[in-house]
Amino acid sequence: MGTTNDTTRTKRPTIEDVASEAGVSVATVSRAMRALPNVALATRHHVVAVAERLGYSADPAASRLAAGTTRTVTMVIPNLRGWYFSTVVAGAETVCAEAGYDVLIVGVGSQKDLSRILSEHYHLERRTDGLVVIDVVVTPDQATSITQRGVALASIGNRTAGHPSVQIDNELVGRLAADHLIGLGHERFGIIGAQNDNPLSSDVPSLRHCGFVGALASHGLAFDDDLLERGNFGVDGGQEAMAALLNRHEPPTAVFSMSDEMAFGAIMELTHHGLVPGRDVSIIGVDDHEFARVVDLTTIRQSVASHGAEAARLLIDAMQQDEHQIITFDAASLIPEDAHEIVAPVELVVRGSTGRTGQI
Amino acid sequence: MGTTNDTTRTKRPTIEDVASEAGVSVATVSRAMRALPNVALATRHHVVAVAERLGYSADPAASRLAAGTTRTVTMVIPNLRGWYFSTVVAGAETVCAEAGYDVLIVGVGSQKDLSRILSEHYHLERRTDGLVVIDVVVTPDQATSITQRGVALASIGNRTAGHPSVQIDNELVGRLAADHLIGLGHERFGIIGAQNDNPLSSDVPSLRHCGFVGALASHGLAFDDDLLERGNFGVDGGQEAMAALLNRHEPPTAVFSMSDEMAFGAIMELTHHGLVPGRDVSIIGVDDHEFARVVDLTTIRQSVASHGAEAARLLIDAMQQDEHQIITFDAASLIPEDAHEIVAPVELVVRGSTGRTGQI
DNA sequence: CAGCTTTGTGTAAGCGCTTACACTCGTATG
DNA sequence: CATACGAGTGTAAGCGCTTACACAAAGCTG
Repeated sequence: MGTTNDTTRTKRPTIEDVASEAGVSVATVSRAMRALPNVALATRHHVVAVAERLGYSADPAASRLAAGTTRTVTMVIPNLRGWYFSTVVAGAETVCAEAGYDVLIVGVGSQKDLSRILSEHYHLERRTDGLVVIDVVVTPDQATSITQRGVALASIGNRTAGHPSVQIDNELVGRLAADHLIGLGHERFGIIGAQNDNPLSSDVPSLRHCGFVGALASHGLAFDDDLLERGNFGVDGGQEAMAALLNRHEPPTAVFSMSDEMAFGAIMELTHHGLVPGRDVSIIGVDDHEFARVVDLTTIRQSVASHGAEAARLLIDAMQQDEHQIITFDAASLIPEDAHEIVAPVELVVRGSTGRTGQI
Repeated sequence: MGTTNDTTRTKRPTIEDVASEAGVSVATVSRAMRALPNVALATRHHVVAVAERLGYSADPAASRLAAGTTRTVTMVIPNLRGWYFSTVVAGAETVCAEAGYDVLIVGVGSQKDLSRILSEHYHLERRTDGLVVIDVVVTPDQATSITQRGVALASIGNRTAGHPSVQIDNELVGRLAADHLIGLGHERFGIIGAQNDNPLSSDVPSLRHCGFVGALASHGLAFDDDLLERGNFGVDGGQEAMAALLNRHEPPTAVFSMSDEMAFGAIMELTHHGLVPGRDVSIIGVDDHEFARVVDLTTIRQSVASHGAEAARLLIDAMQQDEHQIITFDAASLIPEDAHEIVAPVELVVRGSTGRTGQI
């Protein structure tokens, strides 16, 4: 393999070529190229220059084999096509690339996929240094197994005990939504939530639900459980849910949709019924999707891309800490045992889809 | 590295462990695990069973180093956050994963990034077997350099001579849009196009432009160059462009937006002016973005996810052909020199954003 | 100035695979 | 029945790095 090809391929230079060309040993080249200490500055410059001239760069496979480290992070993604996921990945990719890590993506279609990926040897061992899981619940067992394989872990959208994570306060999300709608005078509320039967996803929906209902309660308002509709997290789900809500003999005047994408569907459905969002029915979403502006949707903003970036940052820190931990072993006591768990801010963004009640 | 960690890590089994446990040589294990010929069926079953029991799987770094092949494809993506790109990647990822390839992603922010990635050793050599570039123009020089490094190449959205590609007929897109609008009786047209000064992107916009104008011409209609507005491919760009068009003293009655996302912006702008899409001004987009339905946008559909899948398929085929080419060398004559270039279908999807002229 | 660090460099032993080549058997061949 | 052959297996030489260890030279100490 790698010997014959239509176009002639010149043999790529190895570390030995650089060493002999530079008049030093391979060890020195190796150290110089990685900017390790214990190389005279002059030597380093010289070696790097020679490497540059020869067009040398270390073979990653060889480095990985020898060093036992892959400089690769893997992103585990339920659904790359969704806005949320691709935005998170984009945020993380930038950080990883800057830090010199390769970014591998693996899609998980089902719960089965997920446990396969997290438990099977194939995807983890010797293939990646760290895992970023997005909106996926990692069981303690799985987390342990991951750690035992020497792989770091960071989660987005959920907490995994003992590992860094970035998430938002989902109860707060619910409260903010409720407070806003209450402030506008509404009294009869609907909720468009996500199907909770998907064990891939966490209890995010129920937290938001709790926050929402709790805020109502603290204003002396009750939530009619009959006005909770569940669907998939996308446009379709929202549309169907809203259709169902409108079918009630006493429909809500304000609706909390747990994602902007569902809210878009809901708005579509309202429009089909000749209803105007923000006048006839108020609707509020979550995310501040890039199209929320387009349809003038009031929403609870979360800064998804930076979630990705922060998680990547935490993961990389953890991995590099691992490295040091081995060298300066007794410094381990200095390293806090509790992982960094970031709770990212959320923010109400008021647009036209919510308004005072009884405007008609 | 990789020796000490808070949680005890059991030494992972190597091929030698499997070999001695199974009572065969490492060579046999290696062959058996990869289902190579020249291994007795019974032996293979036995070895695989032992490997399974021991929890063995080959260290990718070692395999890569020894075999010189990475089983990795790299996706080069201008902007992961865009719907188009993430959808393409999702389509490709599925196919790659099924074929047992790892999927690496690298984002390119600028033209400079791109040429760095395509020319520097770092990203290519020994790191990946194949490259899928999305909506990026690869110069012949770059293509040659990629090939010489032994890396396969497939492009989406553009042709790269001598390499497999998946694209659509962009002139046809323009024609379909024009024909539809002409059929509705329009005579004064606007175009919302993409900034062409971005050399990352191809001449897709100009092709669509040509197709559109050409179709007008063949109906005896002229395009007023003053009604061409350019912006970025996103919502903002579309909004600004539409604003500009509405400012003309004789605005168009029908607008061809080169992407749905721009069309969304355009619709937003129309709405702000109290104009109703499809009644006051007709607008047609390109893509059939998942939200086109939501805003009832007429569009030219392309099946983005399958573009990704097909490109991945072609790339993998090419890489596997390369492998064989080395073994059965004289069969090379059988292999067609011309690469597979797929022109994927497009389709007009009529919704409410386009309508007969003069409905007011 | 003897002895001890420190600093910079080299030597060589792996890392865990793949694969060319050698070898040992049955079995088909003349 | 000697011979050739193919199928199945083993031996061992790499693949191109990293890094423990050894060592030489130079800079301190008292």
